[in-house]
Amino acid sequence: MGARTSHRLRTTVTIRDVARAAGVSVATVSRAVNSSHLVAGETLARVRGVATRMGYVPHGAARSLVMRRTHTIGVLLPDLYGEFFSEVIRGIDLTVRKAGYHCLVSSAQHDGAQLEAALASMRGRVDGLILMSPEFTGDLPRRTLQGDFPVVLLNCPPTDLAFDSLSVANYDGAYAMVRHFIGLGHRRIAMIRGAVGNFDAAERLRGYRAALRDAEVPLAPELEVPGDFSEGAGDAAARVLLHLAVRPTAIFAANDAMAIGALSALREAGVLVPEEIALGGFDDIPMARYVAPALTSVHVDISALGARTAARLLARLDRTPGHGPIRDILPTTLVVRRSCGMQDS
Amino acid sequence: MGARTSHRLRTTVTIRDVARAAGVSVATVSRAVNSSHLVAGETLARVRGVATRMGYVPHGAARSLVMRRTHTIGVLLPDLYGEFFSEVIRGIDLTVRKAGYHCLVSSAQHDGAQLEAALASMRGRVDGLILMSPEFTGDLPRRTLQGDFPVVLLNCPPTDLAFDSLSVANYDGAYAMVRHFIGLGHRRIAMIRGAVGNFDAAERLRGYRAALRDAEVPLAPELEVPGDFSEGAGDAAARVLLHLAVRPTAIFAANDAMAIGALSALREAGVLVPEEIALGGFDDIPMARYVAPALTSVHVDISALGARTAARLLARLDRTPGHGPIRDILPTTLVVRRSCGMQDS
DNA sequence: TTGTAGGCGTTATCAA
DNA sequence: TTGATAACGCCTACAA
Repeated sequence: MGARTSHRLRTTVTIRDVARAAGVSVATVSRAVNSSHLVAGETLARVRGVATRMGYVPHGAARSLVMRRTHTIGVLLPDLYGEFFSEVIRGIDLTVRKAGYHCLVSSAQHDGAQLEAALASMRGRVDGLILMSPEFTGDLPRRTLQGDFPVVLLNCPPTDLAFDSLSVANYDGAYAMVRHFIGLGHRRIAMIRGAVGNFDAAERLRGYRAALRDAEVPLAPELEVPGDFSEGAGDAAARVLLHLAVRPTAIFAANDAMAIGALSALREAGVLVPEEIALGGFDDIPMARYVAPALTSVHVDISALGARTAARLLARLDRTPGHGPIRDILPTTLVVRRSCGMQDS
Repeated sequence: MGARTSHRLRTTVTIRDVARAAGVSVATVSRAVNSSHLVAGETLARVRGVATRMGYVPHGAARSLVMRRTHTIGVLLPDLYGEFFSEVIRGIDLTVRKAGYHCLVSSAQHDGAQLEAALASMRGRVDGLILMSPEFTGDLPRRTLQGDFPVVLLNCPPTDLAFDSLSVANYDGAYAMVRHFIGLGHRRIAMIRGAVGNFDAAERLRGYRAALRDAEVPLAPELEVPGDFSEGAGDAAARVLLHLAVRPTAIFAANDAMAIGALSALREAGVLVPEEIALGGFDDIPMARYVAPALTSVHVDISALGARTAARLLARLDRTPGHGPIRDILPTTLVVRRSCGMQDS
């Protein structure tokens, strides 16, 4: 008679406690809690009353185990966060939450071992996975990803084509920016590069070079200075460019943070933007419109990127195996402001 | 033999599959995978070999169920993200990851119903909870939080003193900033307020008023203009202040984003900062040092705040019930830059 | 050192 | 409409 459990300190109330208290079987409680239509009206009311009075909440792990559904998606991030990730997660969370899902996030260095460990730790805890890893180039450990486990790649180098993937139109965005500079008459256009080994950075550089080449502007190695996406790197890069024998007339930074760092260096050096040097960034972070002069940038709807990625994963979860991998590229738009020398109005 | 399972499509390999393949019992596999010292060296090697070859990974839900430990902590955020949350989560994730934990994040409107639903959905999925809710004023639903479920409040209004809590020294930081202005000779100091109903905002306002009162500077209602922590609000608030019959000589914005918005408005109006109006913000976001003039601000180590919160929760998870609730306030530091009129060098 | 078996809290398939 | 009961995949006494 309940003695089996009553002698121990139960800190949580289980379905059996409710069943006992309501004088029904656990099956009935389960039905009452989940699908109202399977139980008689009067019983339903009583059981539900008892359940809430006792503060009963179904145990997630137990439920996952038997239903083979966790209603959770895993989100694997690189080690370094930033405004970008914050926005992506927001888009993901908003989308999956509407479908009744949660996000299990985890960051890790994405070398093979750490990545595999992270994947392993998610087995039985998530129904699918979003992997965001702009620096990862190897192949995903297929063994750990058992069977046809749903995975969507976000902003990853396209090395593994077996999975759905989404990314930003880095190449197109960079191309449009440089093309815009060229249209304004610039020929000596510098680029502050993103982190080495980073997929976004590589694509933006490729777009920069292609635009120059297509306009028959020769590439100049000294105009491609290294950076790492931080304000400080932009600041340093701009100083390097200012010491060149022949200065550039325009600078394209691989992201807005570096553009703002560069802006600060130029201002300190007394160089007028955009009169002496035009400036453009990438990402169009909220701050871009509030610096002086307002920063021309390539707009990326980061939150939408997250939302679309999540939607793609949810689709994989619901549908039968379905189509082969889908590669999706989120378009960008050039936002022209004062820093590039155009009047915006 | 095994016909019971072999006829169905198994997409994942379980401990029984490994046991069968290795010719041992499931118990031995379990021991081999978890605690090496309980199994003979030769068996250990064989079983582990088979396990990795088959790509066996223990099922999280099953393990959680029997071990009564999920090794996951829940993080409940307000609906709106931002740089602040990104950093906090980073600090949390870094800390718990070292202890072998994951983060189950979820955002929600923190009215009673949604909050309760979010809490409920975490039952059996997390070992403890970090609740970040600067707008939440009600009491936590004690019923849903069964027993002595470990919860740490982060930046919440101190309405519920039954839980551990951490927050930023909003009052002290604001006080220091205003005190600094006063020390520079300012008497007419405006404040751009944070979002209504927000705990941080209220505390910063309180610090502002206290500093003025302590210096016997009379409060002027028209100098307290509303805001909501966004750049746009700062911009708008500054315009309001510029239209005052007697302009302030200093403006304290409740966060950096609004300060930068205000800066943009002042610049557009041709008002010199800091010569005509001094400016100060709060948070010391990375961007603060890169605007012109560089922004004086109250530095908050957000990532550390997250880390400390996580550490507190981990401590609760390991220790016996232990002490009563601990309230911890993370100190801030005033970072003086050009925007307030001091030479920084 | 290894195997057997019970149970973690649910849901789902049967009968009744 | 309701109640037994068998899984779900794993860990862990207890026995061998």
